[in-house]
Amino acid sequence: MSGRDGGTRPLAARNAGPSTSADVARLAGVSIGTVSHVVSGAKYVRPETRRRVERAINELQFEPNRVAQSLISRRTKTVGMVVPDIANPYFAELMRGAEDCLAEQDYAVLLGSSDHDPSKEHRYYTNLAGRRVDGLITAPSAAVTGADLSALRQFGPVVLVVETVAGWDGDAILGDDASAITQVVRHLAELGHRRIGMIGGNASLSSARRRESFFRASMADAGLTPVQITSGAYTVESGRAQAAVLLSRPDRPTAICAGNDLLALGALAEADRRGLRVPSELSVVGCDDIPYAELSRPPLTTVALLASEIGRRAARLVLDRLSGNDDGPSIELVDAELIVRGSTALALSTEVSKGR
Amino acid sequence: MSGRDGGTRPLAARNAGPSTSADVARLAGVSIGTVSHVVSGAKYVRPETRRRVERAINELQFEPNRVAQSLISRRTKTVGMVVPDIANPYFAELMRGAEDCLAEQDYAVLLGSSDHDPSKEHRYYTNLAGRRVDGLITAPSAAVTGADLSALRQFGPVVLVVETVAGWDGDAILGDDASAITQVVRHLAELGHRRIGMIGGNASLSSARRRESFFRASMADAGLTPVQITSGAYTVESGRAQAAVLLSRPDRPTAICAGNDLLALGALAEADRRGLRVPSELSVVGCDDIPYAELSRPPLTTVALLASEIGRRAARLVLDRLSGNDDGPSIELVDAELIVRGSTALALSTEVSKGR
DNA sequence: CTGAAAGCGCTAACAG
DNA sequence: CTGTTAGCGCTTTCAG
Repeated sequence: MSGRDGGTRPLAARNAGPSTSADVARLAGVSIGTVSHVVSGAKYVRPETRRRVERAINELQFEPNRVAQSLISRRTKTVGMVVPDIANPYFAELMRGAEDCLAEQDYAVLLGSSDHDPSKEHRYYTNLAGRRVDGLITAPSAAVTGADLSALRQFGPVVLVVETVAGWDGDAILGDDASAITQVVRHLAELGHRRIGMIGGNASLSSARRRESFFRASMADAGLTPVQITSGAYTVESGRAQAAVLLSRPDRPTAICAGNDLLALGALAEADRRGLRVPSELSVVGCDDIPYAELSRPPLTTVALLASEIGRRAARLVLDRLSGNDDGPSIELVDAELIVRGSTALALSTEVSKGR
Repeated sequence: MSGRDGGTRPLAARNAGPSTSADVARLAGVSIGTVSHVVSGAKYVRPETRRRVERAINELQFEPNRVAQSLISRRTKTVGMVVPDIANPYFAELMRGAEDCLAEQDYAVLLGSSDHDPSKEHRYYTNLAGRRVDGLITAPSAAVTGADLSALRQFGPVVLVVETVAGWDGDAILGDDASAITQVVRHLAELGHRRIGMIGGNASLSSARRRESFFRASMADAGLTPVQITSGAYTVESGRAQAAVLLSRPDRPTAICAGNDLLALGALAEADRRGLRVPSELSVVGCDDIPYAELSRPPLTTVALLASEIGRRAARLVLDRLSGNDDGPSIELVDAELIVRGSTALALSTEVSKGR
């Protein structure tokens, strides 16, 4: 590979990969230190010398080796991100938000998908530590402890996103699950729904646990008793399966509150399969507002917990820590906003529904 | 930031970030060379010495600095990936496929979203070159030339995915657009459609141009004349807009062939807005088979051009080049497979349609 | 203004 | 078996 140089490189350096500042110095007839000066844009370099060096740089296609620079500066200008699955639209959006913010400051992002596999997750963490990323943004799975994560802090700031773990006393940017679920339940209650069920994510995830407990709480506040609460994975398929159990009950719920949009999309599909009309016969509401939520038929009513915003804020926080601001741990909640679309509607009165 | 060490580190090194092999050597009472030996698992180290070193390593939470290792080995075990948008489900899947394959070999991936912005794209390329990624996988936008990309090859293998550019004579893994579009047109023709239109992506993208020209060709083969061919961006919104122009024609098409699934999803939405029933009054078919294609109502008929497979193959190819295999440029096409779902159906006979 | 020299943290020969 | 000694490519004082 490489070494396609057309003879411009000094003989001794032929076929030795990208050119170095020594190559440039030699070609320009200056010292290596001077090359460094012009590259870093120092002021005190005689214009003519600078010109010579610049010409050599172009000729050799010289691109300063950032790994060497990093070794000296002890900063890689890189942040690691590990999430359950980068192909999950929620996390893809989150990474995008972070990337945009990071790229502006010349930071690059190293990604990793953990698949909720503890050993994989751990491997990524230590790998990233070895690579000396300047910071880490992660949506940890339950199998990781606060202590594990804290150990990583010696390498740089770490901020959790979306999920927390027991014992973590550092930074985190989370969705405001309490507000989200409360709004959902209120919306459903206002539409007259009384028989409401919930389908959720795996209880090993903090967000799933939070959403479930806030569901219980706001149902109680509304004087309602959940028909049934099930849980599984945060996937369409699981949503389908969980919806199937709720919809098979004799006292079938008139509304389903899903732990996230993927689950809700699955519920929509299951309702369709059973010939149940949404929203006239069944209301379903999701959580997160992924881009595909508005594309479903009917468009999904959901509550936005903007992933890109979480990513952006996490990135900003890391950058902030990196520039020395260390005003204690910060837990930020990203606002939840109910988005009423077409998958929710007035409930048929309880009597009527019962009679059918 | 860092330095939360509890006094275990040698005095001189306090608050100096992660520990080094020198720290370990000092604590274990051996030389730095020996530390290196035990870390790299060399055989000839006296068991007792090894034990002492290992203890020190644990005590200091020592994690070998890979940037230093990279400086020596001239390999970063990192590959860069730049795609238009990592939040686009197609590219998210593609990256996931590549990541899985790369992670297995201890390679990490550095991502970048170009947004089809040439300057942003270029910035990523030179940035990645500076970081000395071992290889590059990219879906280039039109503004990049084969020469630009070739210049990068001095830094390591580069393989294009999904898109090509003029003048590129290296490796590429592309979807088999010819087969894909041909299958789509045949499918539509077999269903009796005669008035078929196409909505496509931006003509600056090679895939969009290819898909359009294969569309023209296979229509001709079927003895058909396209009603109209429009183009825009590969987005849902553009799909909506383009479908609007096709559906406003007096000789409204009975079927729309979309350049990708996002476009098709937009067409579905537009049809819905106009009260046009799919598939009875309009058939729509996409391309790519993103995960959400089967979630639309009706589920989208499309032709799979598996993104994860493209990513995986691209990764494998990079790895292959990296291990020295250099058997000329390889252009691989990933198979296209028609997936008939619910958005296509028999066309009403031309006469009938005309009469309505 | 420009050159020389000392490392950053680690590996890779070589000596002992 | 283990210690010593050069560097990898670049930045950074510190002299000329």
